[in-house]
Amino acid sequence: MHLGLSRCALLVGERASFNGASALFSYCNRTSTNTFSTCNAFSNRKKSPYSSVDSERYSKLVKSVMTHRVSAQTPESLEEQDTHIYGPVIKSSTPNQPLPKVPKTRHPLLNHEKAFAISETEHGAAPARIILQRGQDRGSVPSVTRILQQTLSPEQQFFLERWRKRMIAQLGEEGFKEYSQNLFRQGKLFHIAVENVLPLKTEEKAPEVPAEVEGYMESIRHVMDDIRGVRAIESRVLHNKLGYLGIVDCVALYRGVLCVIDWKTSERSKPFLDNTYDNPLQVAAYVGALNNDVNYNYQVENGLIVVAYKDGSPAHPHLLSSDQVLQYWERWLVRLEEYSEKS
DNA sequence: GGATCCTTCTTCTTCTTC
Repeated sequence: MHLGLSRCALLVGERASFNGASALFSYCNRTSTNTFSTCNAFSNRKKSPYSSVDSERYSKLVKSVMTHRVSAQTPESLEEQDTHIYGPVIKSSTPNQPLPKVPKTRHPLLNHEKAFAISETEHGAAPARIILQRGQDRGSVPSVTRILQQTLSPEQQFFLERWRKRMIAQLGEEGFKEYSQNLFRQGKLFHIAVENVLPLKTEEKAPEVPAEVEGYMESIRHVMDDIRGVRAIESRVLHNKLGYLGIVDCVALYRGVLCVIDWKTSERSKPFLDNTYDNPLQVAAYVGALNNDVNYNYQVENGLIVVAYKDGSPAHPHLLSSDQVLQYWERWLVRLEEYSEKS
């Protein structure tokens, strides 16, 4: 206790003197072009009131406070107390950096039997729209979203659950249900609106969009200006070796780069790729599936995630380089393996 | 007609003050 008080007093003293010095310094800088002459104030400043203190008389007190060991606390005794209060320290199995998981089997992302389609060759050709046949392979071929959903990390599950509980506390069970359904509805309407606009030539008049998604469409306008040569819209992709399927939102040239494009709506701003959670894995999964689907006679090595905002503020387009897609492909393969091990 | 599928979203710090 004594030690605590004296340390506190010392700290206050230090801070006070520091503030005094810095205040004086800034005063010097503000008031004079000749800093040195004004700062001579240091040398002829007023006598400190402490100079009148009988330092001899108090020196013993100061000495005793500074040297006497009041507390019996040692690192060992503190650790003992902590163990008693909080339980023993459990050392993490991955203390420094968590090792990135590596797929057991590395499947190629690209297909050497296919060519890259870089140019806008199929000009005028209608974009592919391979419809998902509901009946076929039911149950045996899992989808990309299903696999990602079922292999969320414990950390992801924790944060999602925490968010859900907080929202229910705010909105109530019914209110939360309504809120979620509304998010889904907006996402769906937005996708439909984009699909209607995409295949149009520039001179064609865009169809009416529901008022609810006008903001989102305004948000992606600057991105749409950079999109050409649409090859596929809402089209099924099936990886014929790995056995999973999905539906790509769009395949088109973005600034001349052929991409698998995923449109997203979001309430929160997502200016960085990291903000999009598993979305890059989803895109990489689609890229791999498309490259290994006989219905598409070309292959793709880039991805694009476009995050649109309801208030019409500019969408964030996240272009994935071929290296990035390859990295996320590896992570997707890990998730795919986790899924097959589970089921 | 009913059920099912794919997808649509949700997380990463949290709260007070001007």
